[in-house]
Amino acid sequence: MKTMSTMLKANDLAVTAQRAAVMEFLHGNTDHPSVDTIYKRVKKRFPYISRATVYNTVKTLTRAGLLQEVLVQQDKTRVDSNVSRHHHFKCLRCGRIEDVPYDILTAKHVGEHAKSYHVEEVRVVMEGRCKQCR
Amino acid sequence: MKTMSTMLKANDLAVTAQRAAVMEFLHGNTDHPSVDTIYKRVKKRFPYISRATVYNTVKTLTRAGLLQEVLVQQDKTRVDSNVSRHHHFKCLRCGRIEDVPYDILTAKHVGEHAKSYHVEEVRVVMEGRCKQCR
DNA sequence: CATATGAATTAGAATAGTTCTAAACTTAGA
DNA sequence: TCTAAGTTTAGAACTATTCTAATTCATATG
Ligand SMILES: [Mn+2]
Ligand SMILES: [Mn+2]
Ligand SMILES: [Zn+2]
Ligand SMILES: [Zn+2]
Repeated sequence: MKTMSTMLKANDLAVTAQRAAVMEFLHGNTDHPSVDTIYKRVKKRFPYISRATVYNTVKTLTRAGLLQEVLVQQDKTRVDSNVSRHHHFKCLRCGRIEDVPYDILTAKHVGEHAKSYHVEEVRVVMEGRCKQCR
Repeated sequence: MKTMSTMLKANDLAVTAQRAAVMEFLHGNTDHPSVDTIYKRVKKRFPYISRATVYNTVKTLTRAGLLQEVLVQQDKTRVDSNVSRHHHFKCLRCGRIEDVPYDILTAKHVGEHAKSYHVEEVRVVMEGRCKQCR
């Protein structure tokens, strides 16, 4: 609970139990969970939490740079607690989304290939089979 | 109307006026329109078309490889009548989505960098400012 | 050309994900 | 401790999409 409140304070956000619980669940989680997954999970320890609070919290923390949203094909939003720049690998068989290091392909790198574009960000989604699904 | 019915027949799909109208609107269109945009546009010349038909048509034509869907951050689906492999550039200012040639970054190319992944497809979304927005 | 059969279309209902609302409650600061 | 601003809540509202079941249409066959 210490780190969470420190991070919230550092971003001028009120420290609330709900925010801390959401952050705690997400901390170190590499699953890219949906809002509903977060909601159901946090609800176990926090029975009165509202879905709206989870949505609000995700939005607030995202604006503060403490979370990001994964670029995925139209379905529900997937939340990413890894806010370092990185890419994603989506398994075409099991649907799992894995992190891929950014240096595999940086915006600079891409910008060199794509000289006619003014590239500030590059988001790469690789698709294939994950190790378990080969 | 000739080309459209030929393409439908080649894919064992019944030739209907609605399908042809959707295909005609999309043909040569580089805007990546939403289903609702297609619906409203086609409705002008075809007042009784149903939204469900547009959804059905987009799904059917996508399965047949005559259309694809653009990878975008959670909002409505964007339809792409350019089914060659290519990437996209999204303007962070005006939101426009432009096509980017595939050879700038192929799956093979990316696979060489990312040796530990079994990459079959790669989808790249570059972000920055388009020419009009610089 | 007439007919039959399966496929496609339609309007509207249903569903899913997300945002909004307004009242009640909490936090943080004076 | 008091206050003002910010947060939480349940549920309504909204938006995109899918489903339903009745109707219409396209195509194959005679
Ligand atoms: Mn990630
Ligand atoms: Mn495109
Ligand atoms: Zn897998
Ligand atoms: Zn622009």
